[in-house]
Amino acid sequence: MSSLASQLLVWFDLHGRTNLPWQATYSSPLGGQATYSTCDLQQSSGRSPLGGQIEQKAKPNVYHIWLSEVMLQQTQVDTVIDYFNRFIHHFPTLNSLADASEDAVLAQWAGLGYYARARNLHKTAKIIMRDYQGNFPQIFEQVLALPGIGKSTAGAILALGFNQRQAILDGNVKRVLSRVYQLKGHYAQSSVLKELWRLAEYHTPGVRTAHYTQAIMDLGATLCTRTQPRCSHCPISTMCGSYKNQTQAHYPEAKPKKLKPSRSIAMLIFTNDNKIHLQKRPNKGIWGGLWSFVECEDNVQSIEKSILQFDPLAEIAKHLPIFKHTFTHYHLHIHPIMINCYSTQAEFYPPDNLKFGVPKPVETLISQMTCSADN
DNA sequence: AAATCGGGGCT
DNA sequence: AGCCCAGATTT
Repeated sequence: MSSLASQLLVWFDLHGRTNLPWQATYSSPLGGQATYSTCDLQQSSGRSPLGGQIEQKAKPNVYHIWLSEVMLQQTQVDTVIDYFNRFIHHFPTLNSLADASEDAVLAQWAGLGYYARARNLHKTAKIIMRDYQGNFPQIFEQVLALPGIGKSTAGAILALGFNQRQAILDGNVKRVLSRVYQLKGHYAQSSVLKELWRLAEYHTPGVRTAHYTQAIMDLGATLCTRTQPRCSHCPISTMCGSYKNQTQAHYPEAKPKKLKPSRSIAMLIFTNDNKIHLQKRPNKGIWGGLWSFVECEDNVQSIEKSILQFDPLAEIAKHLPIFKHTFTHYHLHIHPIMINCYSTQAEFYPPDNLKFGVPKPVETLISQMTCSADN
């Protein structure tokens, strides 16, 4: 294996993270938990020279690995932990996830963002129950074909879950390799991406692949950070071009910046007797599939038209302060309007549902409006 | 190749 | 205020 890989594995045994909720925990073989067979995993650590009381790593729960990998897409570890624990509490098994309603899944996802991830997660659970009898597929092409799983996530699942020799290329690996090789150009460019994949696959070892995969991510998360990398503690600084030339800050190259446009909308909050009207948003677009207030353009004509269309007797009760919410690609100015509504044909949900029920998605907006109104 | 899709943490 | 994060999908 490459020198980089062997050095990372040595470092991982001393400083790698082993306590994340989706990682298998160390347990005694007497505890009855399943363990790797020798053909599944070449285990080189955690063994005692004396037989019997050896500690072995428990077999990873692939459902947990998969769920965590999806949650961790563009989302930091500290943010994911609480969502992960709540999610597996509600859906302890892949089977229970497949049997749940999409709204129930989205409710557990609310606040995490990128809601297509949750819808694809649910789709994939159903596919695995139907096509693979509930067993997560172990063929790369089959994993890659599942909704919401791209090349890197497929590699991570097979490497971490089954110790297969599959490479990953997440933000950590990109940053580490960009620095080690002082790669020119931003990795939005396909040529740079291609080279990064080549390097990632070259360094991924055929033994202890799970540990290596965790190791290079841990290195990126704890030492080779975006700003102020701790090179004095780095196990591969001797083979790092950026360390040699002290050019760490230049890699990876900064992404060319783009200006974010601004948009404005009104959110119509129809209330009646302490109940709030919500409607399900289309899967396409922002907050896809979540429950939300009625949205329309923020001008008098559109607002009046939307109100009358919903209930001819409705009247505006209060204009709440406009607040700004920024997405990855634009600023959104939201104008919340409280409206007294008398229609009985509307779909109302008691406020309790906002906390405990399906339409959780709105909670984010509510808290923001409350926050904004207090200012 | 570029746009779309979030929310939170860090500087 | 800007950038980034265990990216994938669509256009």
